[in-house]
Amino acid sequence: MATHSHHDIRQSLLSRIQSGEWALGALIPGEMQLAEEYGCARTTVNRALRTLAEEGLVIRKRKGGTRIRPNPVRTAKLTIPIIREQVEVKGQSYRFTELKRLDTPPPKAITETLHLTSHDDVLYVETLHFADQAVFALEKRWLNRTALAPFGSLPRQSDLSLNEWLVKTVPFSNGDMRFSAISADAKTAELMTVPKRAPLFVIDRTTWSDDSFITTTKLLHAPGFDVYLQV
Amino acid sequence: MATHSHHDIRQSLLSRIQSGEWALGALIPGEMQLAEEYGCARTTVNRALRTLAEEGLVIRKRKGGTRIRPNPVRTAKLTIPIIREQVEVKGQSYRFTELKRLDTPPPKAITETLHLTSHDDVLYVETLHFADQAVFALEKRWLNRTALAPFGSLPRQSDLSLNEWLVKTVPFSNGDMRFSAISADAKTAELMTVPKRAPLFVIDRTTWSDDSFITTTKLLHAPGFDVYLQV
DNA sequence: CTCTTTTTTATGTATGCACATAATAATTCT
DNA sequence: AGAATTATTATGTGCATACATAAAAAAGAG
Repeated sequence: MATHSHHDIRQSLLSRIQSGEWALGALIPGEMQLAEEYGCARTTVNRALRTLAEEGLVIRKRKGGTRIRPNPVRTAKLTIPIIREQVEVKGQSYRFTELKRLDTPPPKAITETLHLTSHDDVLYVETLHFADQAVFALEKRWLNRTALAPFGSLPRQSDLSLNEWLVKTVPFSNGDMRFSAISADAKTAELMTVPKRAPLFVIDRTTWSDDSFITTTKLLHAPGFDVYLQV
Repeated sequence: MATHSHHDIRQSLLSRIQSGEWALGALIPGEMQLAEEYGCARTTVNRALRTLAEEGLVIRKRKGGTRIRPNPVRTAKLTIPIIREQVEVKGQSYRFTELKRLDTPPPKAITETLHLTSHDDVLYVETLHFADQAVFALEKRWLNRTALAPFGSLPRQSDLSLNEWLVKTVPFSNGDMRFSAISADAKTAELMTVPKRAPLFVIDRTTWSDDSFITTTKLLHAPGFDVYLQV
């Protein structure tokens, strides 16, 4: 076999894994042996195997060798979206309305989530996002203004949405995300102009950058919304 | 600077990106220039930049150079779970009941999703998964038995759940996934013993392996269920 | 001045080699 | 035998070099 590209070798190894040539948890031949088999340098096999490891198909250990992952892990790619783009990609027009912007002290749950101290300056913003004439999502956001100070002043109402401003201003942050489903209560249903008890898709997201907590947000999506993932 | 590891160089570049040294969309210095700056081989810088590209922080183009990704993409890792493990990890006991196992011809939507031909052998299975005494999820699954033939016979009712059998038997498959929220209709609510119109978290998943479509499943999760992602 | 062809250039990749490192296996010491 | 030490081994990484490739820029043709 004269397949001299790590890509082809990865593909070949993948096929051999999928064909069941090696059982779950089984040890596969070492890099040197595979290199000889494929007629290429060990570096090339190394790269192919490293890729497969990153993809969650094999587990590699020094001295221990490479084995097929017993509990296959498929990882899905999920991109954190800007709401405006989500709407526009469907061919609908986007607009938003800021309902509230308050300096009220945050509830205890938020204080804990954002690891706030007593002297942190916190802002609550409630925004309604529209797709054409219909409500797309209701956003409830708590911001740690102290942590955001280095990034300049927040956009004023009816400028850029906070959602978009944050993604573009504090771009490389970490965070977590939780999806769930709830039933719209009377007040929320009225705000979003959806039927009472309508099923809402909820995204809770907390964002931090380099140990300072920035924002936590709850997005209540109108019925029909979904999240799609390639696995 | 004598940082001779791709890992450290990646970290340094990451810091420089996060510090705002280069704006969103900006071109960063070439590999050769960075290699000289860090006092290492171009190969090493290449690997650091390649990693950052895989992580979605920069975009690389031949001749075009490397630039900071304009719309930062954070990718979340999501592992496809086995329902039994999801329940047991919460300290609850798991059991399941198979409600139906039918050879009825599939509806058109399923035929299209699974790319079925007229001679494919299709099975419909409906399973109720429990966490302690409460319903955890209702699973509606269509299986392409023709594609599954090479993997041996399906487990009989009240053996391993099909969910678990599939993950362990056809481990390295591709697929997609869709999350949404719906309201339980009368019949579903009764089956799941949840209130009528209760908000259900829905996971639609289709799985294929090497161009042959294997199964498509709809999981209706009882209220309280959520999906958690690290970003 | 537009369209085509050629050159340039930054990244992409393959290779041989050397050494690092972690984990296991073998050996030695008590 | 059991504990501590040393050797072995498979992967991990760095480097110099050479060539591949895509895309942009420059040059040339009409």
